Amino acid sequence: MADSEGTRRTRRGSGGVTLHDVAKLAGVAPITASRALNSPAQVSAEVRQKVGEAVARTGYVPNLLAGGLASRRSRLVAAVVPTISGPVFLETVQALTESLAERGYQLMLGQAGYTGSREDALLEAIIGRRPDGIVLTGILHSIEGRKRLLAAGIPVVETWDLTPTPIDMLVGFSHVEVGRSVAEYLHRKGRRQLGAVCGDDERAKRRSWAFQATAATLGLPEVPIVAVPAPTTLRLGREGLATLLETQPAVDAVFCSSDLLALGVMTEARARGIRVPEQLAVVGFGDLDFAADLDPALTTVHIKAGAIGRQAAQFIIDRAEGRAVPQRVVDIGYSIIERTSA
Amino acid sequence: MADSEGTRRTRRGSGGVTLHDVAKLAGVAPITASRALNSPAQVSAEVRQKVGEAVARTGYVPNLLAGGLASRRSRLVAAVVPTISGPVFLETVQALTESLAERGYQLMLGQAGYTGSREDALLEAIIGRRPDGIVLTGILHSIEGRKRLLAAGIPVVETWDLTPTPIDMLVGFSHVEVGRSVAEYLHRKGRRQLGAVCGDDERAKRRSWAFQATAATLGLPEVPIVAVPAPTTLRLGREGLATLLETQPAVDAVFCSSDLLALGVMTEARARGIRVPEQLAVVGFGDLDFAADLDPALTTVHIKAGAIGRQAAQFIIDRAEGRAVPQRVVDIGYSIIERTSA
DNA sequence: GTGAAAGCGCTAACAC
DNA sequence: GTGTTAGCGCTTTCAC
Repeated sequence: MADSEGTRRTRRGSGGVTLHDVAKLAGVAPITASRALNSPAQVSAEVRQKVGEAVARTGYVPNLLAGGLASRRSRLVAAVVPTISGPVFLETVQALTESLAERGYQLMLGQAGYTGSREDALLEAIIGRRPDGIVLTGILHSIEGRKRLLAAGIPVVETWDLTPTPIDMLVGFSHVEVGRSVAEYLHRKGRRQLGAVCGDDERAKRRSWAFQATAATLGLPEVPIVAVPAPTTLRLGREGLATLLETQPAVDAVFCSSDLLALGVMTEARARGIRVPEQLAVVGFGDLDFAADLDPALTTVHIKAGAIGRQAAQFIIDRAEGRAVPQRVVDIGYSIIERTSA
Repeated sequence: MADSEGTRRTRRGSGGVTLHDVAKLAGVAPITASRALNSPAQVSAEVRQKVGEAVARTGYVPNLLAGGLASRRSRLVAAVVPTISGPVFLETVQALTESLAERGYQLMLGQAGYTGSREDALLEAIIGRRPDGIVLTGILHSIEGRKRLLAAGIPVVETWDLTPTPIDMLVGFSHVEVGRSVAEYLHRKGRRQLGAVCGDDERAKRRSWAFQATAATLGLPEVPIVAVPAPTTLRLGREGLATLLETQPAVDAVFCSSDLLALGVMTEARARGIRVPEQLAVVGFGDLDFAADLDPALTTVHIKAGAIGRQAAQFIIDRAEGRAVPQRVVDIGYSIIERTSA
């Protein structure tokens, strides 16, 4: 035991207030003060009172690093997104952050990039913090990475997809079904020459392929798909339509892999004097907040992005607090929001 | 010292690989293994080699919680934004995350809300992690909060503004100058009846007031300002223009507090048959990536949002690594990007 | 260049 | 209900 004075070598503390100080002021043992703060039901009302006062007087803020080390519960949750500027995942990240904060957890944000280049370094940084869970939005590229997460014993929630082989927990929807539904929708509306503008993203591609395949099944002509790099932008939408029209001038409906692309397609169409929806139907994906208020209003695929984030938070908190997670896969579904653009 | 077998009561470790295991495998003391990993220059090549092999063989990932506790350097940086879905700060957060990750720091994200309601709880959660720095984007509302940060001794970078009384470090620009410049710009272009649509956000309001005041100085008629709630959306822009036209039907130029509002104003104008820019000039703020590709292309105020994030990261890393920060305030400036909408 | 000891601030495990 | 003790996994301090 280190005595507080006269010792030769002792590491100087932060100088900050510690639980020790609070306990001393309250006249109890440190562990009792700890209990008063973390599980108040376990201590007497008198102790609660005295500790509360001591905290207020000292301005004590618990050191969660120390607490996490001792309890092996960091109350940190990591989220990995391709890039935060893709507006699609924003709502999910927002809901996740809020849901976690409400329960005393904090979000750590990591950007993996669309290419998977930085992924290993990112995983290492994340695992090093011993988070109570990891939320993956967008794909984790390497098999190696998946193994490491599993090996580290960290609960993992994959989102925005429905893979047949989830690492652990999953909340998403079927991209194949989305593509199919949109093709069927446009077919029902009498469109015959379909096309797609699609970001270079694995899930977006799956939607487009299903869209293409379904069109074939319905007896429609071959569907050209214009690929554009991710992340998608309005400009890429404009360029995408231009390219599409070169390939297939008779196109009368375009499925875009994001609302931003769709806005670009509509912008380009207007610039060329092509009327939407009369001559060209446009369908987006994401139902971003501007979609409803465009002119014409954008028909698009709505995903409950916030619900994905909340469910992911729930999964991780349940696991962290030792509750059984009965159902490890949640299909959140999707819906086509019919507006004027298609 | 706890022996590994036969002890009565000993807390079970995580079961994970620790530095201790690596050191044993490499045949050195733990501290030597630590040095091999963290300051390789201090150990012999032979030790580096052996430790490296041991790490590879065991799949060791350092526990940064433990490291942070011992070294009082968490390598965590907290960022506080009003809400992540406001696209304005996104690029800053993205650049910040990247710059930090490159240097081995991780970002913790907190959402304060535009109202300041959750702010205290958020600060407590942040301080509890003992981050190496805090980046504030958007205002920190309470004086109380500022004091707590200072008291905790955590380096603070305020961004997106140039306050006369920074808490600590600052990287931003003058909102007053932006408002003035835009008014002067529109005046030069021959616009005479100016108006503004402005989100309910302190900085946005300062821009609008300066815009209004400058117009008065230039001898222009009273400038109506339509206030809309934050965060701003396309819809609010449409509604904003509608309201503005009721107030002042002769308006020939609108300054919007965000590009999204500007897009809404342009959309509403088109829906009403008002030609942009002939009858109505529209100026946005933010220069989001879609601005250049709208039709007409949006004239807007460009802010080097990424540079703000990078500078903030630099500030904090310098401070964390004990380097002097010669200049604690950086004015990143702004520029009006002239396109067709005004 | 390497190591032994101590301890960062907290909580789990075990008494009483 | 409260206290004692022993660590969580790492790095600092000091010594060689």
